[in-house]
Amino acid sequence: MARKENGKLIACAFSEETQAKAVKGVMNSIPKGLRPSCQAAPADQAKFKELYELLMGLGRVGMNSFDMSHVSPLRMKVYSMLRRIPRGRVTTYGAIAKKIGSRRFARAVGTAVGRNPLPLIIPCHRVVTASLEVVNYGMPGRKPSEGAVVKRTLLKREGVKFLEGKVSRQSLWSPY
DNA sequence: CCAGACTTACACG
DNA sequence: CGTGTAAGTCTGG
Repeated sequence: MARKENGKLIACAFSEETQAKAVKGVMNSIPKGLRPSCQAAPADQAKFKELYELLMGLGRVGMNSFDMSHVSPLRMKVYSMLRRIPRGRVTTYGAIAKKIGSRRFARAVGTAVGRNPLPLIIPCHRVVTASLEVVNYGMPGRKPSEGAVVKRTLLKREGVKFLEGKVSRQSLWSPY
């Protein structure tokens, strides 16, 4: 976890390595001079507990203690959409794209999802391809297949049903 | 300005 | 079904 001087969290990740990358990405997106002094805060028990519960497929965390003022408009829309996906359901990159403008944004949505600064809190794992397959989960330093395993595990813990390696249609959720 | 990205759709064998 | 590829958008460098 990394937070600004105002105490709000701007990024978190599964490992030190991926966190460094996430923080760097966030910082770079903020104009020089406006960049907050931010520091790693691994010892925050309360936040740790929240994250742990999310990892176990439980709980839900409000956005109050997070700062996303640096996020671009389109990505903000994407992230808002992600937060509306109910636990135990998933949606597709294309569906989100369509909802926030055009199916053509699909790829941009993929990028946005992949650069999610707050994994778990913003449930980017609840997005799959149009063919309902769990292909990728950004875990730098790991093989894509390993990330995908984690993603599937998370989804199963949340109650998403799988059929032949694909998400079953009953677990699909459509943005409205 | 250009390359890359957690896509999609469609063609072909 | 697997492979290949063009299309097309946002972002970061």
